[in-house]
Amino acid sequence: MNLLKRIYSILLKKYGFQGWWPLLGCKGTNPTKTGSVKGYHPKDYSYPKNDNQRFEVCIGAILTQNTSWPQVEKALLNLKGLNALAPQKLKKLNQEKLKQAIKPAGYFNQKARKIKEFTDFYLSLKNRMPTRDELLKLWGIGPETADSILLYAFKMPEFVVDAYTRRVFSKLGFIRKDASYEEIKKLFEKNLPRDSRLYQEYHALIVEHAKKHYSKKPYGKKDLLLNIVKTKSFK
DNA sequence: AACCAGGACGTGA
DNA sequence: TCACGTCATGGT
Repeated sequence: MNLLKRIYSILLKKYGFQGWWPLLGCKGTNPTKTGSVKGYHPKDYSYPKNDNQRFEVCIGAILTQNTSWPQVEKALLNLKGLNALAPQKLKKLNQEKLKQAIKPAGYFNQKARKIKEFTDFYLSLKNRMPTRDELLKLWGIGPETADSILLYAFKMPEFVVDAYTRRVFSKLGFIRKDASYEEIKKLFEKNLPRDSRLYQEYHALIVEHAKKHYSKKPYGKKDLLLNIVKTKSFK
């Protein structure tokens, strides 16, 4: 078994199925995870179940840019309270109210514009799947947000790379600290079966693991995984 | 009381 | 390309 898959197995055994992406209306929980534990649905890959949930994932992906999930949850709840957490409804919401609603998630001026432009794009799709290039052309949608949307909203096998991924796997010796997004993405996709469920879990597990050991410096201080991977018997 | 959070864009080398 | 400043609220 290849190394990236073995690391996945170790993380899975340690933290269990994560059940990403969290959804407001989902009753599930994940008690082992850090931060908010609501809205997760471990081992249930049927989410998002409908168009509104799919849209909610997209908006959450934009809101969580450089922001912790509990803050995003507040913003999403505000939108829900305004009955605006649906593409047609959000389109009708005026920009100032949108800004107020998403304030807890920070960068509200930028994010309001991003959400606005994304919503117009989303509506233009009319049940069609977006392509990665289309998403990347939108203002405010970079590689990570695009891949999050494709993987978690549309269940397409696009591996999501975030700051934690780079931090953990450069520490583990798989990549350089300054490796590009696409470079890291390809490393995972080349060494793993093209399976959206696997990609979903793996990314979530990396985040969970990194929150515990790679949030404050020095990174990887008490990371047991680091010890395992660095031993000679590994690989 | 700094530092960080599930980034992306605009700018100048 | 690429490094760096900017965007903003709220946890710890």
